[in-house]
Amino acid sequence: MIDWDDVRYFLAIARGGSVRSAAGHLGVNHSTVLRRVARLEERLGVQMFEKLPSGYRLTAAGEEVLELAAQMETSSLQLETRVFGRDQSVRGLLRVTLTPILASHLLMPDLADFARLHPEIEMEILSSGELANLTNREADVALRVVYDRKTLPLNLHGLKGPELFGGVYISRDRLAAWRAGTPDPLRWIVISMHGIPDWANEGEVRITGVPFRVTDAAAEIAAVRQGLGITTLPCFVGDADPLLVRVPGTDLHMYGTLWTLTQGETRKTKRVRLFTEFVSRRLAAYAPLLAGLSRD
Amino acid sequence: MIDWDDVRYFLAIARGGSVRSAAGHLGVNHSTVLRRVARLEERLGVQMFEKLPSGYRLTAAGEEVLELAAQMETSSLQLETRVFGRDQSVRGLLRVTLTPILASHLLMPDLADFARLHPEIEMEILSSGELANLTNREADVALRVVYDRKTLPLNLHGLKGPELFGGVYISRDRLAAWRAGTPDPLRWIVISMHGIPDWANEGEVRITGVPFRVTDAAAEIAAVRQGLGITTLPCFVGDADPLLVRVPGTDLHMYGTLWTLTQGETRKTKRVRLFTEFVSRRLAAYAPLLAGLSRD
DNA sequence: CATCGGTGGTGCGAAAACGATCCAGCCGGA
DNA sequence: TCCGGCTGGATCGTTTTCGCACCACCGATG
Repeated sequence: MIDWDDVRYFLAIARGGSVRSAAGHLGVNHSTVLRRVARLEERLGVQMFEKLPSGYRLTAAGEEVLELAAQMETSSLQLETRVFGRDQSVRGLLRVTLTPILASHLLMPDLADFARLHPEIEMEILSSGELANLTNREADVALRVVYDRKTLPLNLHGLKGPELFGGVYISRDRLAAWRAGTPDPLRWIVISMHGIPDWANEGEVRITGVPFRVTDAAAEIAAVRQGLGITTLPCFVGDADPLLVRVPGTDLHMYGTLWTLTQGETRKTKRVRLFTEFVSRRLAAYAPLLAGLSRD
Repeated sequence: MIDWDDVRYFLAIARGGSVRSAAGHLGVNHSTVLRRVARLEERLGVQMFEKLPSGYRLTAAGEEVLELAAQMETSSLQLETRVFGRDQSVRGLLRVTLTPILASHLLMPDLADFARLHPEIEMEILSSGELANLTNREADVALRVVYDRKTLPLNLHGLKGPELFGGVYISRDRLAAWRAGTPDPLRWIVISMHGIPDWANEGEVRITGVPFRVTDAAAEIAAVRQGLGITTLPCFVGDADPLLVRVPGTDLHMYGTLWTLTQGETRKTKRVRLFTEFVSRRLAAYAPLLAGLSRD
């Protein structure tokens, strides 16, 4: 009989493409992965990977195995999810995923309040760039900005929150300098993968330089605060920053709607219900700020 | 993340009803099973068994887990089966299951011939009472006597063999003694769970004693050879035994049909094809013997 | 052409899992 | 009532597994 856990290692390699990346995802040493997949191949009597210098690539046999290994994973995840859904104790782990900008500029105080309110709940905030997969139970609750309601996965339960607006911002000092006629080039600051939104216009100011590209929102904010130029930001970020002002003559535009997403079985959990109720109350209170009405 | 192999241990306990029986099926020490299921319960945070003095009984949570654990097993078995089906080398393991009586009274010489013909095939003969489950890959080929074709599992591939007849037998000495008028009681020898078939009659002799019950076919044959009474036997058993004769005045009756059963993916294997072709040739040659025509 | 980041592979000492064994409790039959 | 067979549980020495530190190799890059 094969060791079922070896199949888990096999899956990690098949997805990661290399033994070392699989080891990273699994949180073990790469030699362990090496040994276990070798053992699995020996027991099955089939070579499932081509061992190339560039990594492990699935063979035809490996492809067939992959399909059923994924089935095993599905069952295993459902098993965990179902057990977790039975857990009605308040104490335990609660994993929340949200975009880095929501965490750092808006909700961290609220997350802290919640943690203080429920000291027995162990919280884990996943605010990395990649969106965690709720179905795979990488997180229990997701706070996401959704542009089109149709893009929401059907298997998730969504609780609609306030709408989120954005505007065009510039550093207060730089706006004054512009009005004074400083010749320094004024640039669009854009996140490489996003570009300039259709709805953005330059308003009172005029672009005089080439775009300034950054890779993440934190750098974007730092750049606009330095007076490098103008950029689009969610209102709750721009309005809250005393160094920034909206560029006169520009409009607000809807970014999307904030949704609190949970997954079937885990939604029944007391921890999850406590959190979603708490966070939706807080979000409702933030509605004017999120809509960009706080400075009207 | 849970250890997937622990789920396999969980399944074994859930089915065996106790840690020790699970350890027996898994081929490990019972303390290992104890530790691994404890670890699984700890990681899931749920008690899946009631620890009774009489054994482990599933809790409600355990019942829910069982369902998905069985799904994992199905995927795992399919995985093994699919990989095994790709294996076209002659050398390797071949597991055959048949009833003890077929093995010991008819086919063992043929199995030995096949093993001599293919020394590179490692053979395993499962002739225990319980019928091995082909779908679970406990065996690769099953030789079974089927009374009603409709009882064949649909997912198995069947190769129809000769028909099998049975008759009523008595020890040669005892028949002579009966004719001489010995007053010793003459009994029906029956296997407890079977009883006396509808079609059996006593023919020339007359029952004078209470039934003699045995639990298996080997004991039944030993009893009738000792002259305890009469019994129904497959013709290939009774006719081949020089100590036994058919009771005059009794008829033959069809027991059922011999089928060679294989399972989807494993059927493609060279080993399995070699064996099924070999054994069906041998069975065809046995057809008169099996039909009880060898003494006509 | 040296370097750096990536790959798989290999020995060795530490850590974890395992098997053997013993124990206590329960239960049914002699 | 005692005994044997069953149950789970705890302990202890041994075996297996794991993580670490290396190595060789490859390709891109400065």
